[in-house]
Amino acid sequence: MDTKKAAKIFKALSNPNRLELYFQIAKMHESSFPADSECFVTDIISSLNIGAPTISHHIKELVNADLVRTEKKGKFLICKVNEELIEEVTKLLSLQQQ
Amino acid sequence: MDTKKAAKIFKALSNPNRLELYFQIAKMHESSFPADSECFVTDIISSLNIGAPTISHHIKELVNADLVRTEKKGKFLICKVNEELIEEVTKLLSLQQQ
DNA sequence: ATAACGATTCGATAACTATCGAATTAATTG
DNA sequence: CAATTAATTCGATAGTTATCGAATCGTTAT
Repeated sequence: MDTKKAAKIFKALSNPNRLELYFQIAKMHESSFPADSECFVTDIISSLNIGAPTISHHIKELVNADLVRTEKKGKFLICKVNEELIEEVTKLLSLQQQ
Repeated sequence: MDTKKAAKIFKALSNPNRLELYFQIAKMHESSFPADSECFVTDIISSLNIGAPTISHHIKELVNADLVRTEKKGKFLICKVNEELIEEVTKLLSLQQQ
């Protein structure tokens, strides 16, 4: 991964609300029951103290950085984290070299 | 580490030039010879395509996020990465939960 | 002492961003 | 079909930031 792409990923995680959003998506994604493992945005909105338009904006940023993948299910939106990418980033950071 | 602090760290790494700067500090820091392990800012300036004032600004940001520690040596500035902090961050990311 | 050099500070500017409310779209339910 | 609900889009705004050139400060070398 080149520096520019890495910087883009960090930028996507650089806002407290967006990072919290990412963590919640990651947490739901790891639920033990498959039926519960789908992360709907609605559930997140109520727990964060920001409006729906802002959530929508943040999700777009996470998707744009490829940290999150989304899928439409009826009128709901399902979010999943891209685990491979976060693994790449952590490797980059722990090696501390390009 | 709480979400707010983590976001601050990611913000510090979110600019391509600043991230590159951080990587160079990390790289020099890992040099095998102790005599060579001191990272002077001057060396970095020439390799990055930005002016000295901007470098100074970026270093301040890295220090402010506690990612980098500095030390004055005569008219030079020595930079070292805070390895413990980056370890904390990578753990946070790989666990994917607060 | 004076020149040169590394680094910082300052002021300005252009670009970007987080957030909001209002309006809109699309899907579901009654 | 009408009403409700989830999500998005739009326009606006206030705040932040990356970068620059010029000026300045401190240290070293001549």
